[in-house]
Amino acid sequence: MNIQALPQLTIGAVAKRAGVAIDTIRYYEREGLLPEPQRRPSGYRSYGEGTVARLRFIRRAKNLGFTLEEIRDLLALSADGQRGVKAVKQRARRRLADIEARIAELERVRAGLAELVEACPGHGAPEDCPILRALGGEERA
Amino acid sequence: MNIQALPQLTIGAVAKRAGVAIDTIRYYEREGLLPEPQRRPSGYRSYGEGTVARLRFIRRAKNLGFTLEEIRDLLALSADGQRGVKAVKQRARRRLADIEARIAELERVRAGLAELVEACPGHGAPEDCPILRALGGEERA
DNA sequence: CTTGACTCTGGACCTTGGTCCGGGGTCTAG
DNA sequence: CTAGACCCCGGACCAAGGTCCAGAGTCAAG
Repeated sequence: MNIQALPQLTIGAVAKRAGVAIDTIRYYEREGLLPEPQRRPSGYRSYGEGTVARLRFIRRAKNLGFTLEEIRDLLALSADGQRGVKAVKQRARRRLADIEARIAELERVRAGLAELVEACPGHGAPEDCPILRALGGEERA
Repeated sequence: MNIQALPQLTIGAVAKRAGVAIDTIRYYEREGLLPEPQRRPSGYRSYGEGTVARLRFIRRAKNLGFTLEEIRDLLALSADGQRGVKAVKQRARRRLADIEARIAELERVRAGLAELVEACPGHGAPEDCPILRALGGEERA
């Protein structure tokens, strides 16, 4: 019930805090990853701290290989709340499954690579290094 | 020492087996992710089974969020063998570290999301669902 | 030897995820 | 009230990763 006490940020301040470019913020807004912000009478966008957190989340998710569309889906979980808490839970579960599959896949790659590193003598002839024969290209089948 | 017994595949056959488009194969060749293949007298590209495996590897790596450049690095491990087995091992180790960091990050996301799913009642008012308040956008500071 | 499917090269075109103007208002410190 | 910094919008531009021709040659079956 606080009337309007919280500190509002300009787009530039948000950009600096979140470590992204101003243009990127406007782009995310167009693409629906950020809600349309409030405006000051001048037309300037006005943000709360939450936006900074959201942008950081987007940045992390992007680094993990999620597309903006997937990220939009993740974020949409919160917007969906209006109708159907159970639907939200449902979608969150599916997202969870996606992430777990991704982890499993990476684990496989990790295990394979680790094994190779382990088995490689680190010196000597290339033929003795299993790394070189794995991931193999042509000339062997 | 087999003269030339192994079955050679056309680009179309490789594409079908690997689940990618023909154009993509040629594109990867240009970009150095695939070695230049042998040619038949007609000029047709001629591949061995190894190429199919390599393409599948690329596809998986791509799904995991690696860029083509990173994948080229991964694949280059095997090409580097000529000079410096130790360098190869070194690079493989660094790649391994990358992958482990990525897994760790995904684990964090997974844990967070799992906790939320767990804590969500699955029914009732949106305010009771922690999923909706996490990842929060505006209007809460 | 013809037909239909396949391949060749080179270049144009597309989507994603931004980035960079330019011309014009706004805001704040001096 | 003026300078310098910041913001607005719209649209051009960019890199990555492909995708899609067109025009021409090749191959396998009938």
